[in-house]
Amino acid sequence: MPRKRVTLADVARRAGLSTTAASMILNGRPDTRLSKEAHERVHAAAAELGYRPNVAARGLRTAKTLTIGFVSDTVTTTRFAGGLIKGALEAAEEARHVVLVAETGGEPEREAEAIAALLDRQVDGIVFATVRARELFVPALPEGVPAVMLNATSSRFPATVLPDEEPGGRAAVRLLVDAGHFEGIALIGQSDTAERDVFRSRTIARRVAGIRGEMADKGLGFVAEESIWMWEPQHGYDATLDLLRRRTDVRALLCMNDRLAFGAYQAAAELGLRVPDDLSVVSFDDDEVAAYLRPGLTTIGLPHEAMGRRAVELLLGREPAGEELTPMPVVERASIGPPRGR
Amino acid sequence: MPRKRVTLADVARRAGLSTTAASMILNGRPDTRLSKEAHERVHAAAAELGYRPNVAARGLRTAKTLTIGFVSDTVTTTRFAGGLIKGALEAAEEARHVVLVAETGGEPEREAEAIAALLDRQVDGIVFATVRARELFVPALPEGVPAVMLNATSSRFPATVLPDEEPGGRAAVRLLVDAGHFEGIALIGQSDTAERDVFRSRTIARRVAGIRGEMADKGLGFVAEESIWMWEPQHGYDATLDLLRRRTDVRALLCMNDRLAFGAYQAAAELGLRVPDDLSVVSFDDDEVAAYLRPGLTTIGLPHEAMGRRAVELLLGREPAGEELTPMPVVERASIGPPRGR
DNA sequence: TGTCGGCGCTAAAACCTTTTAGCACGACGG
DNA sequence: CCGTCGTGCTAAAAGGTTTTAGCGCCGACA
Repeated sequence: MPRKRVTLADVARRAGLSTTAASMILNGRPDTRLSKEAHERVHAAAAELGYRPNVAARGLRTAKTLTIGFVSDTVTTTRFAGGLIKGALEAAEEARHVVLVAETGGEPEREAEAIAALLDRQVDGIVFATVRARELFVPALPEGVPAVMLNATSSRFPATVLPDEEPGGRAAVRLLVDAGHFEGIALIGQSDTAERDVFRSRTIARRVAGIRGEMADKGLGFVAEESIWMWEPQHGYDATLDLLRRRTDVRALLCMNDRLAFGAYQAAAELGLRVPDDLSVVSFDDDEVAAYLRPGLTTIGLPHEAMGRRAVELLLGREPAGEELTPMPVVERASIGPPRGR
Repeated sequence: MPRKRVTLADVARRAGLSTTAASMILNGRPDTRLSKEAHERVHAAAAELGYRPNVAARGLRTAKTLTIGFVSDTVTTTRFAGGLIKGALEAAEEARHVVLVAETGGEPEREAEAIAALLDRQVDGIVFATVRARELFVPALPEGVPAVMLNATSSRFPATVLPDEEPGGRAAVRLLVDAGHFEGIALIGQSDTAERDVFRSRTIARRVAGIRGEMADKGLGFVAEESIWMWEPQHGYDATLDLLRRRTDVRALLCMNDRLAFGAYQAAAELGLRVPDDLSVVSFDDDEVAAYLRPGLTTIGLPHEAMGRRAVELLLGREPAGEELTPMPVVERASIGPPRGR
C-alpha cells in the first residue's frame, strides 16, 4: 500500500529528535539515558508511520541479517525428507529469522555457487542437509558464519543432527518379539554393501547395528536376509515375492524402509497372504504411504521435523555443539500380529 | 576460508583506481570511457582477491536484491505440491536469484508477518502459492514489488499460473473411451458441494467441467457418481468398496485424484477384482504413489514443476501477465485395459 | 580551584555499493 | 586565441541503519 517505505529518519523527524536517538530508543539499548518523554515520542511516531526497520541496511552495519541459509541436495524438492525443512522453517520463524533455500541436487559446483550466493547475502548461518544422511564435503566458510549439518555429516563442522538409529533398530526388533515372534523373521533390504558404504548413509549402519544387536541380545537370528540395493516398492515387491515363494516359514518381515514394506504388502497380497494374520510387517521411516496402506503399517519414524527444528536452534544458539541424536518414535499401526502357521 | 570479506575498495586500491572506476568496470557499464588498461587491472585485481560484490550493500543502493520471496500455505512442507517449489527454485537459480521461503499454514496473521519479513529484506518480488489452488486474500504490496499467484488466485494480482484443468478432464475421459469403455464408467470423488465451493479449489470446477463436457460430447453418461468430501485413500476405499458391492456393471473408475485411486485399488483387491482386467482406473495428479501402485496408475498429471518455473519467469520478466494455463500431461501406465464382463 | 562524571542528546563515521557531478587536460573548430 | 568537446578518471552523495565520539552544562568531590 505505502508509496514509499518509511525510514528511521522519518520517524526521528516526526519525533523531533536525531536518528541516533530514535535508533537507540527503538532498539531498546539499555545504557542509554534518553528521557522518558523522548521514548514516548519516538514510539508514537514509529507506530503512527508504521515504521519497519530496513533489515538490509541494518545488516550492512551490524553484519546480522536475521536470515539463515538452508542448502540441501534435494530435501526441499523431493518428498522424502520434507520434515527437515518444515521443522527448520518453524524454528526460524519463532526466532524471527527467515530462510533462504537453495538446492544443489548434490552437484558440487551448484553447491559452491549456492553457498557463495548465500554468503553474498550475508546470511547469519547455514544448515546443510541431505535426504539420505550422507557425508558432505563442505568448503570452509568465512569466519563467523556458523554451520550445522542436518541429517548429514561433515568432517569440517562438528555440529550435527542425526536420527538416533541404533535404538530405533532395536525398537523394531522388540516390536516383533513382544508380539511373540521368535522365529521366522526375515530382513528385507539389508545389504552388506550398504552396511559398508559410507557414501550411502552414515546412519543406516547404525540402524543395522541396532537390529543385529537386539536380535543377538534376544538370542534370535533371521530366517532369511534379502539384500537389496535400491529401496523402492518395486524392489521390495520382487524380493518379498521371491522370498515367500522359496520359504513358507516366514512369519514376519523387518523392512529397511516403508517403500520396501509397501512392495512387500503387494507381494503378500499377490500370494493371498494377509497382513498381519499371515505375515507381520514392521519397517522404518514413517513415510506418508505407511498410513495409506491397509492395514496401517507399523514403523519406526524418522523424526525429520524435530531434527529440522533442532538444527536451527543449534545454529542460532551459541552453545558449541557436537553430534546430536534425535530419538525415533515408534508409530504403531496395525501391521503386527501374533505369529500363526500358514 | 577468507578471514575477511574483500570489498570493492580493496579491489580498487590494488588496481590503483577509485572505487567508482572499479564499480563501473566490474558492472560493465556501456557508456564508460575507462581505458582498456584500467579494465584489465581491475579485473585482474578482482580475480586475484576473489572479490564478490556484497549484494546487501548493492541492494541498498539499487533497491534490487536478486532475491525473491516464496510464500505458501504448506507447499514446501507437505508433499503434495512440492514440484511448485522445485520449479521455482530452478528458474530462480538460472536467473541468478535466490529464494526466501516462508510458510503460513494458511493463517492470515502468519501470512502478514511473513510478507512483512520478506519486504523488510527488500525482496524483488513475491510468488504466492497454495497447495490446492485456492483464492487467496493477499494484502497490497508496496509499489514496485510485483507478485504472481502460483496455483492460487487473487483478485488483487492478475498474474496467475494454474494447471489447465479443462483439457485435462477431457483427456481422462478420452483415455477410457479410446480403450473401448462406453458404459460402466463411474466417477469417484466428485461432489456437487465441491463443485460449487470456491474455497476448496478454483481449478476442480474446471476439471469437472472438462470431464462432463467430454462425456457429453461422446454421448456418454456415468453409471454412478460417488460424492466424497475428502480425497484420501481411506475415503476412496470406502466409496469404491460400497459402489462395487452395490453394482456389478462398473468397468471403469474415473477418480478425482490419485489418493482416491489408491483406495480404489485396495477395494478392488479386497473383492478379488484385478486392475485393469476387471476394472480400469484413471485419475488425476500423478502423485508419487501412482508409480508405486501395481499395475502402475494411469493419471493426468499436475504439472507442478513447470508451473513453478513459469511463475518465477513471469515474476522476473517484465511482461504484464494474466492467467496462464499450464498443460496437464497424460502419463500412461498400466491401469487401463479393454472392458470385460465380470 | 580544578577535575570528573552525569545528563540528554547529536554529528559524524562506518558498513559497501552505485550514481551523479565534475575536474584537469589536451585537441579541435572557428 | 578562445570556446567547446572528448578523455580518463575521481570526489562526493546517496541508500538506511548502528556505533562512536563528543558537546555544553552542571553538580560533586578532592
